[in-house]
Amino acid sequence: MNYWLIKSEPEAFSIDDLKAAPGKKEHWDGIRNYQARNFIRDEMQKGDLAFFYHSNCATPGIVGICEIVSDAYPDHTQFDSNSRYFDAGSKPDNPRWLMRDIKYRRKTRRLVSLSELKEHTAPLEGFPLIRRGNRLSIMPVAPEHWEFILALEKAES
DNA sequence: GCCAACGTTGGC
DNA sequence: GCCAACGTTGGC
Repeated sequence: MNYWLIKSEPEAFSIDDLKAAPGKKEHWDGIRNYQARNFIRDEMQKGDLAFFYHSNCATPGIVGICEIVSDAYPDHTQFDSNSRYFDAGSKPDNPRWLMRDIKYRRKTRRLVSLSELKEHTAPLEGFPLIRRGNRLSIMPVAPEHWEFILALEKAES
């Protein structure tokens, strides 16, 4: 059982989109970064929980929690020449990019913003999200960091 | 295999 | 919209 944080641009796919999806479930496609791919392929497990993070928006931060509900399988958009995620170098018999399905669990009681998380550098030491220049779209969350952020959510902002 | 150029991410 | 940080590409 591992914890994760996954980023999504709300204009492309928000926590509300996930909640509104059939079965509150959606495949999480478009990952085109090898480090992120390796997390998906090697370290994620069905049943893992993830913070759903809104990036590239007015107030970036954690907005919800979802569950990983599938094994890794090929991301079909890599073979679709009309997709912005098309990868001509990836072959169907050896797909380069993988994805998993995620399921809505709940929204957090409030937006736990990046700026708020950055106020807690000591308890969140080592958390990649608050490291300078971090661009990973998926990252592991240490159990103690997961618990700390849940406690932060319950506290008043 | 080095590294400059380029493209992308994502906070601000 | 700007730009710092970082990953990838491709010439050599």
